[in-house]
Amino acid sequence: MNLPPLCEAFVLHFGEMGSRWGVNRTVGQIYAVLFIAEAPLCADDLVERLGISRSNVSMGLKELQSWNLVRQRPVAGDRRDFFTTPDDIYSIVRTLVNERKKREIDPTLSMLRELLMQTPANAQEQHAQSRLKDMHELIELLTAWYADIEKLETDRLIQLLSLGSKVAKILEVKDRIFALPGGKGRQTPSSTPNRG
Amino acid sequence: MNLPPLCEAFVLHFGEMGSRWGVNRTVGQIYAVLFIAEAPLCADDLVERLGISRSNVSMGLKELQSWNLVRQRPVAGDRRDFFTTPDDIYSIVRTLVNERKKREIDPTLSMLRELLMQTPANAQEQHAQSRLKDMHELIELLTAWYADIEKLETDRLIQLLSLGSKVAKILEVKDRIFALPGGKGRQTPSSTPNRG
DNA sequence: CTCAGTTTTCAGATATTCCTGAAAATAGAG
DNA sequence: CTCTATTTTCAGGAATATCTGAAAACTGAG
Repeated sequence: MNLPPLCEAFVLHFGEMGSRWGVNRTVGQIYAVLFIAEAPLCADDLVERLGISRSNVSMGLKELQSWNLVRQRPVAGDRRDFFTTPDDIYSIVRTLVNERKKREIDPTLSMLRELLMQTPANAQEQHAQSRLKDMHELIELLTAWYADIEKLETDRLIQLLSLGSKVAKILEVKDRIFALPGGKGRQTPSSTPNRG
Repeated sequence: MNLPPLCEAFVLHFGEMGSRWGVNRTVGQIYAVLFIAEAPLCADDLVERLGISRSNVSMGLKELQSWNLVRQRPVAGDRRDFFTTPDDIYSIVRTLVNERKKREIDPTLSMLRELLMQTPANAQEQHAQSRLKDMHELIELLTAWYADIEKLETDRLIQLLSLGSKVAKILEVKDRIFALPGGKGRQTPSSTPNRG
């Protein structure tokens, strides 16, 4: 591996992590090299830095592109293809989550829905269905939450994440305000006027 | 595989998913069978239902136990070991996230911190560090958020997740209330009295 | 202690995934 | 069109991961 020590350490670790997250080691390493690169790299740059075969790089890049994790950028006066990762790390995470959702969560949800539609043939299947129902509800809750959160501007997102569970305390404040004696009952937050 | 069709479909899908999340297929299947089982199962039950070797079951259970994902439950009048998954699916997810954090996120954070302490030897390393800094900050933000959220009671958690980005609107309400003209300036939510 | 039932270990067999070099395909310049 | 630079494909070899049966280790009853 032809990289400065600091870079090599990162690339090796990232490759290892990749392999625990369902991506093969080399693909993780390719991504890592692109992530920390100062400028767009071409396939041969990756061959040189990682010491792997040209065809391996080609396959790795193809996989990363299918995940929308790397972008192909033209470089003036050079026929070769150059690749980069987005500068904005938040957009990287959004992409990653969206892709995994599309490939793993969505098919799982439809599998669960399908099995929940079936009429259970016996007590065993009936009990299984009740477990699947719990799982289905939880995944729906999480994905609905994410779909909602994902729309926020990065700044608002950071603000929200920084608050963490303190939001729960704000909920209490809200409850006290909108649940005044003699009031019209509990209002949903979306019914409050919105300065957008 | 010796399971009713509905169960088998779930177990197969879950095993497949497991293999995309860094767990081997069989371990995923063992977990799936336990998850939908009506009662605690012993190793031989798993051998029969999955049609795999006794030793494979033993290794799979050992791995699941090391993740705290299955519990060993004694059954009266039976010397064999019986296994279950927790009934509460929320506690399952908490365990899963905590374990992955411990095994993957924490080591990554310390790797990043270590590399950020080093003095960059050249422009390339310097640029790499600035990228690693972004990554480190993002992971810290996310883990701090999770650490905070994780403490909530399940009910509150569900309430919070259900709100999704509507929370952002509550923030605006809060801002309007606490930023009244002539007020004492912005207060943090944690400084409000807490009923609880 | 001995013994039968049960679980764990682990070397080797099997299966899967990954990587490579060679050849084919593609694309732009002239 | 031809020629060259570049990328992609893919069969087969290399490396990993997974699975099994046999043997060892453990455990509680008697």
